[in-house]
Amino acid sequence: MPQSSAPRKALGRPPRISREEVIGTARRIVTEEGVDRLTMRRLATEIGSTPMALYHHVRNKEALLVLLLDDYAARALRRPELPAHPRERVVVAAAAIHEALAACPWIVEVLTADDLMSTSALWFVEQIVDGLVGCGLSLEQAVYGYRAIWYYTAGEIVVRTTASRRRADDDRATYREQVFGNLDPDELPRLAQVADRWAPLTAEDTYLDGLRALVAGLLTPR
Amino acid sequence: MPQSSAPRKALGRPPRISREEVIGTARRIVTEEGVDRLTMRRLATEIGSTPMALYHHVRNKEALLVLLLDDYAARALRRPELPAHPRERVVVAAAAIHEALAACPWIVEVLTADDLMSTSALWFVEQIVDGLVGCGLSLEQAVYGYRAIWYYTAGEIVVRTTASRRRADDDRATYREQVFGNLDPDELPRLAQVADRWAPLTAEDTYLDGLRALVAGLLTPR
DNA sequence: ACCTGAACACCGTTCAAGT
DNA sequence: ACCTGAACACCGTTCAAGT
Repeated sequence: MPQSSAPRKALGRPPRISREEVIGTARRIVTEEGVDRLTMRRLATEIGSTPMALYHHVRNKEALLVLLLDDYAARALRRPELPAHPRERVVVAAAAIHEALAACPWIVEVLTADDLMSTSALWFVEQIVDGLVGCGLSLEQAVYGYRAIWYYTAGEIVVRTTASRRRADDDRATYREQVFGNLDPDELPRLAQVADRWAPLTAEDTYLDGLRALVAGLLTPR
Repeated sequence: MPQSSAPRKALGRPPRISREEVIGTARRIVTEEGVDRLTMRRLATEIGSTPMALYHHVRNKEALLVLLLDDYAARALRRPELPAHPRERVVVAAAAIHEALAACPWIVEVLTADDLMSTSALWFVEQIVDGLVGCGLSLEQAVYGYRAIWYYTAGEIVVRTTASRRRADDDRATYREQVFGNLDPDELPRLAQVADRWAPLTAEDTYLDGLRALVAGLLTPR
């Protein structure tokens, strides 16, 4: 593995490109043009090199995407001030993760390629787990609770991102309208009842309400 | 659009392949070998035709994947017996959707390419919304509640599927172990405390517990 | 040690032509 | 109306060789 950053004796040819340059250029492409415009070939020409030179600095494309996620987490995850009440601490920590991810639509592909986050995110996980323990959960229950919060958060990001991508595609939007316009009120009465309000209702950002409900539910003994 | 299935006058050349054959063959490839082995070219040769013939029956590859999701939903979503209590009805309907999706790992790519589900799933959505209304929520709150349940469910599927894919990749597994082995107990005391139990704890299936917590939270006025 | 060139084995999709 | 062949404009990755 040549991808260590530890200083070593200057043997052989001096490097022309660095891993940092690879990641930095990849970050620019991805933020400016979207993740599916990032290809190894495109990245290489952008750097002024050849595709194969990249493989000396990152293992392959998937590894590059994970590095990009770590890089983003290190930059975007700014630790918020934490409230004193442990339940609020859980909410604030989760909302901070959510906010950072929501600002970054390309993250979805990487979330599904790897799963959750880099070492920079561990501090947030710690706050959530500790907050849940502070509310009276056992350590084990707190880990399960953190998982549920992460599922909810990741799901919200994935669903909302793809929904907003779909909005660009008129075909499917009108198809959905058609389905909701022709609902049989005998078979699906509630949906027929909200049919005309469905689009605006589901477009609303209710992440925080759902998060509070989930946290409250996790803390209520059943 | 030639992709209607309504009977019409026999004009021109009789079709050699049908949309059903395209979808059926695609389904076989996807279930036997995974979604990324499904390519238009592969599908064409499997059918004994050419790539371009497919474009007469489906608009493009993304549309094919959405058709595949609808096809799967129509087959796999069997309506469960619903309990009398509305809260339990919500849980049972959500769990049924979850179970069908969980049995189908390739679904993740399509969930993120389109979002939620086909007309076959509307019955389940109806049960969830109606159950929440039956518990005392307003129709509006019930729609928000359904969204939260869908985020949680979709997130669980996405995270768990990618986690089990990653398990095949030793590199990242050992990387994670290393991170959790070297946690600083002063900075991240809770995580250090569960470090050695992290892998088994997060591997456990706690979907239903989280779902019950979420539903309970949605029904508790705040 | 680091980089290059050429090649391998693919993709999705369009266009113009055939039956 | 339905299908084909050839082409366009790409991919990620490997291998052998160069400096």
